[in-house]
Amino acid sequence: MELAAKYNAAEVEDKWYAYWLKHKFFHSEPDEREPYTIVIPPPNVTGILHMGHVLNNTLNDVLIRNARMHGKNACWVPGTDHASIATESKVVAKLKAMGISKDDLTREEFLKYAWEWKEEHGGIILKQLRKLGASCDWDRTRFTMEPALSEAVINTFVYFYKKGWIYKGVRMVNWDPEALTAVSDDEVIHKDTKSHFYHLRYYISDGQGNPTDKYLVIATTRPETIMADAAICVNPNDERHHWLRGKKVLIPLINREIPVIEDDYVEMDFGTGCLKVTPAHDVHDYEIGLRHNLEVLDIIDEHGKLNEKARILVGEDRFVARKKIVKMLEEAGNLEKVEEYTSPVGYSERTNAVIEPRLSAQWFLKMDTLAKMALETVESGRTKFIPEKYVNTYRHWMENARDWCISRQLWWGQRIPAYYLPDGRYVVEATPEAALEAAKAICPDIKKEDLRQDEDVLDTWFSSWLWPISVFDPELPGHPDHQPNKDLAYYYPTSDLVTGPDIIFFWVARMIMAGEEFMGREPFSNVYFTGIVRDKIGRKMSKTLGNSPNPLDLIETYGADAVRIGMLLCSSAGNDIFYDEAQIKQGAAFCNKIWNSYRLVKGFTVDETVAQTPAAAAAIRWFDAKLSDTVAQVEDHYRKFRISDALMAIYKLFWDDYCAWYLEAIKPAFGQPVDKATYDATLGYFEALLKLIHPVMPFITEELWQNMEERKEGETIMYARTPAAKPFDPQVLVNFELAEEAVNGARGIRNQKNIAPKETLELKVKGDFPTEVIPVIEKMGNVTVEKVADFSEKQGVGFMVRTYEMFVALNGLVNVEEEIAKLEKDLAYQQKFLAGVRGKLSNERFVAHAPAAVIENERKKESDSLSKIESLESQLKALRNS
RNA sequence: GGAAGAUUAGCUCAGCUGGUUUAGAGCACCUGCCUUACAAGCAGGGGGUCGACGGUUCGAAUCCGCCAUCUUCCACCA
Repeated sequence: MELAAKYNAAEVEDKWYAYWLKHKFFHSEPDEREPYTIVIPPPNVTGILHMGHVLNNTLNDVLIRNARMHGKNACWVPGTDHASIATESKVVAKLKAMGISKDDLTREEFLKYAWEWKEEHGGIILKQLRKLGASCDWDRTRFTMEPALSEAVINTFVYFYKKGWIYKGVRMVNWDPEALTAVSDDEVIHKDTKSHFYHLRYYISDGQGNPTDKYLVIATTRPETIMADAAICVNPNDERHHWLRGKKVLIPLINREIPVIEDDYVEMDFGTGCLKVTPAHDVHDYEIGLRHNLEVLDIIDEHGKLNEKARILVGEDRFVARKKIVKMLEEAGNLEKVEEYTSPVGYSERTNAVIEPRLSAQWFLKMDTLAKMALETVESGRTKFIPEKYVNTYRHWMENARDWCISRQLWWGQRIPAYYLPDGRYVVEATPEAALEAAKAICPDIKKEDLRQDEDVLDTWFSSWLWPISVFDPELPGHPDHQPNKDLAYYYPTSDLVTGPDIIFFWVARMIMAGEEFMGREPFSNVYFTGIVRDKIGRKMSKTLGNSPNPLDLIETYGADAVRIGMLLCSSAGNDIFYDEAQIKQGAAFCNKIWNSYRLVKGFTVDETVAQTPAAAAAIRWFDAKLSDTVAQVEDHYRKFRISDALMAIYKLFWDDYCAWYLEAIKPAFGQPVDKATYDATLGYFEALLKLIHPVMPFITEELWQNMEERKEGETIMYARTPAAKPFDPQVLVNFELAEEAVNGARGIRNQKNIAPKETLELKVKGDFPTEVIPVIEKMGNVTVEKVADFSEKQGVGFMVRTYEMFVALNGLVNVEEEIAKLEKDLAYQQKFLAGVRGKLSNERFVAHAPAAVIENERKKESDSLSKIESLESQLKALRNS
């Protein structure tokens, strides 16, 4: 079959992916082999592939393919996450575009739309992963809201409730007025935001509710909340404000009377030292309110608009109200001054809306015991973090974990299985039937229709924390006494988890908690944290910046293998990734290099009667050792999750060692055949290289592996065993390196003197140079090599290969002055170096303290240096006499 | 404000418990080549007082202290 001069990725990738699917090569079933398991970090069901996914899933795929080729039963479970807030807000937006408001729909109607949306857009991202070559076991695809997994979530809720770890409480929560739900502390991003510091006068009341002419000044960034003020608070140690003790002041505009109280919370040197206390709209104020038994007056509704309790500006959005009230305060003479001010403001991670602290009833899961268990898992090393530094972050969070607010005021998600009796009491059961039974125990006459289920759904992480368990056995979570099914027993704990450090608490920590609670052990052995993908100049990839390329376009242009290489090349473990398209081009170039080396090998004609050349024999001996050497390094890199280092080692083995040295050394002259032994070895090495690189470049390797010989239907490189490192003689590597350096020396001279590559040079070597690699030097350098006791020619260029002196005679081509100058420079350097070494050796304390091996090495440096100096001097002498 | 990590060639990074490193790699750069596998290529080449300053040591990119800069995480003063 004729091979094109350039590798065309687009042509082969779809073909082989279809082939892999057809033969279910990605599918895994428990058997007697050692399992290797990865669960995918489930992307949002309605998500679209971005560069972060490309990085993460490339790494996952490399690990899983590598394990497969090591003979393990590799299983990569794919799936998607229902992503409550993200998905619901997308559905709401779509309905809005259709002219439908969520408020006009019943829960059932809304969910119908949501499921339609999910069917339409859900799993696009999984299709996209196929383009990347991901070898997921698609038969095991899971969705966090599929019936079985939802059941698992409900069961765990009931389990923890009955254990007494889930409780309902009124808390100040982070309210997202756009998504209309509470979000957890972790989903709030604090950003420094420019605002204003308004200094407001509160006049002292005369006791009858009338203002006197005395006043105090408070500083606030939120003047629209003054109507909810419950007190003015000063520090008890602040003498400036002692005159206020026992006084009452009037809230501007509405003239409501509130007391002045004292609390240590107030910082004396911040603002004016007077704090307006608004328990309903600030976390700290709420706590002060609790201590001083203050009234809680909630004047902002769920949409962030002022309600009728505010008395003024009713129905206005909080930010509009702020502008308006400032004007009103100014007109009323209460505005003393306005300062520019930058303060941290919380934003919703999902909607970017400014978070409104809001009091509401929420469900919480106690974290103390779970956090303690999960900390131990990592501290004991049963789960390892790579890089290790994340253990610190993890520990800090675990030691300070606050109870987890698990309720969300949404419809898309698992509905909380709490059922309210008409009198407000409630029962928690997995099904309405069980709930009715439980309710009857409290209230015998109760009927099914009297029960009302809680309106809220559970936080998405409350389902994804079960992922490593529930994808295999959804029956188990919530029923830790159940025997794990066959799959769970075999695949759990999973081997490695690859994810971003941004979800270490959301997801990783909580999976560990669930794993310990329900399985009694860690959910994975290693967590490899990738960096964040940034653009060339270090900015995060984002839609708004438009600096994020579409991975599918890149795959189309350069091929999936090139994209995978490009991502891995720049992803040293634990660092952020600076994405640069140049790296993908490098990947494409590598594909092409592999392709062309195959064209060369494939183009050889074999003649069984031809004898093997000595150069080929030497090259084979060397490459055999080199391959083993590199395989051992690659294994080590994989063990340490140094994927980019593993890739680079193979890259250099393929390009520099195999193509640039090995193939050139064994390559017959144009039109000549190659002997059988060399051909077989060459093809064998090529296959070994394909296998080595297959986890990183699955497509081109399958294409070429299939092309190498007639393969049977159903054969694949995917299940070939990766080459194993064999013991080798390190001297073989050293000898070949000597040859390489000799060739480089000769080539250097050629380059310098502008001698055509076709002109054969005479290279003389002094000393006992290893004979076996001499044919390689002759072939690669286009030289004849002669071992001599002394150089007879005067005119020429000498150079050193380690301790061997070499000389190329060049009558008439040498500029004596130049050569002398060059040699003198080398000589000066050597003399300085020698002086340094001798300085060390003559230092008694060095000789006394340093280990023998180090001293021995210094002595070797000394003698090597001496012989180099000697050589340089004799060359100089010869040149000067010429 | 607290914590963790980083700082090595133009860029991205190796360099693990101090001495086989006279500081390396890939890319980029410069010079010469369309040499019948490959110009997405081949051959050759230049480039770093290892962030600053102290200390420990016979010996420091490597260990310690301090400073500077950067990144991330946590907390957050109305």
